[in-house]
Amino acid sequence: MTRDVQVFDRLIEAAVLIQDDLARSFAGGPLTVARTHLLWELRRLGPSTQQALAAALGVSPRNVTGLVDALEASDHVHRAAHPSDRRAVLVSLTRRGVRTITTMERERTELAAQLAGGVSEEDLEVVDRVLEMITTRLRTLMTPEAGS
Amino acid sequence: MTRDVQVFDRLIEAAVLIQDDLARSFAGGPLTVARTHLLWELRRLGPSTQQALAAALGVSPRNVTGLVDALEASDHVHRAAHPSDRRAVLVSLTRRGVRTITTMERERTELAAQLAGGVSEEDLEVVDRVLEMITTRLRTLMTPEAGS
DNA sequence: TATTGTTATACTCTATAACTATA
DNA sequence: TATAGTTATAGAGTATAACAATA
Repeated sequence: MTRDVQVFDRLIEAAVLIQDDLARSFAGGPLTVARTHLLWELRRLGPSTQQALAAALGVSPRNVTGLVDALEASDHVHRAAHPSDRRAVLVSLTRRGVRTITTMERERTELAAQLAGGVSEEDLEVVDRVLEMITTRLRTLMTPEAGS
Repeated sequence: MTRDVQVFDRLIEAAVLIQDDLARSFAGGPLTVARTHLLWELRRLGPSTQQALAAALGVSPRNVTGLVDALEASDHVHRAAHPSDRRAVLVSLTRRGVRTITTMERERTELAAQLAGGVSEEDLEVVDRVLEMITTRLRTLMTPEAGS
């Protein structure tokens, strides 16, 4: 196996493990990977319509309805009337939602530090640069109309 | 944001993109990520019982029943009587299943070459080494009983 | 006429529990 | 008594299509 394929496989393996680790940390509770992703985007965007969330998450509006239903039931977000468009709702984080994200962000920082501990700054810089190139190329490959 | 968190985020981003790319390449056909994973394990293990597949995939035996049902319907695998245990079945790849995996492996090799093209051997070696360390640490974190 | 969100329907992946046939 | 696989049931994530309210 050539080095590039080996790196590719390691990348996938690391990704799967991180996903599993994330999913496991939610297990049993009302939060799941998809719902947490919505919380994350919601904090990034600020109070948003479900259409905006659907676009940000890359899923269908119908799917967002279900995710918001669950997150509203667990008091992580709440729906409010849109001030100027009576068709739309504005989804916002509750205090509990904000607390949840803050905690997750701290855990992410701690995990990153644990995983990268002992790796030299030079090596991290190399990994960062290569991963950036890979993601850029992937995005180009996946949107052929924009890449040609 | 510190460098380690940045690398962590890039790792997740690359992983998500690769997953999306994989899922998209199956879109519309009978193959999905989970079914393809089963094919992959089946080739690695050789003809296997569903129990063995469940263990290899880390899912419930009931889940394997559904995956094998679908893969049998699309002629990627077939069930046969176990020679010595009449409770069990032996799942094997059909010719079509073998062809499918061979094609996917070639595509993986091509994608890896495309993504890593132009990256120096030294840099790839660094990335490989760091990713290996990260996956090892993740595994230790996720199995505390084995790690202490 | 277009957009927002919902109801209706369906498929996939996943799980646990109960059951049948066999070991 | 234990194991292999299935049926039964359930929940989560995802999708499209049809629909009501509003723009």
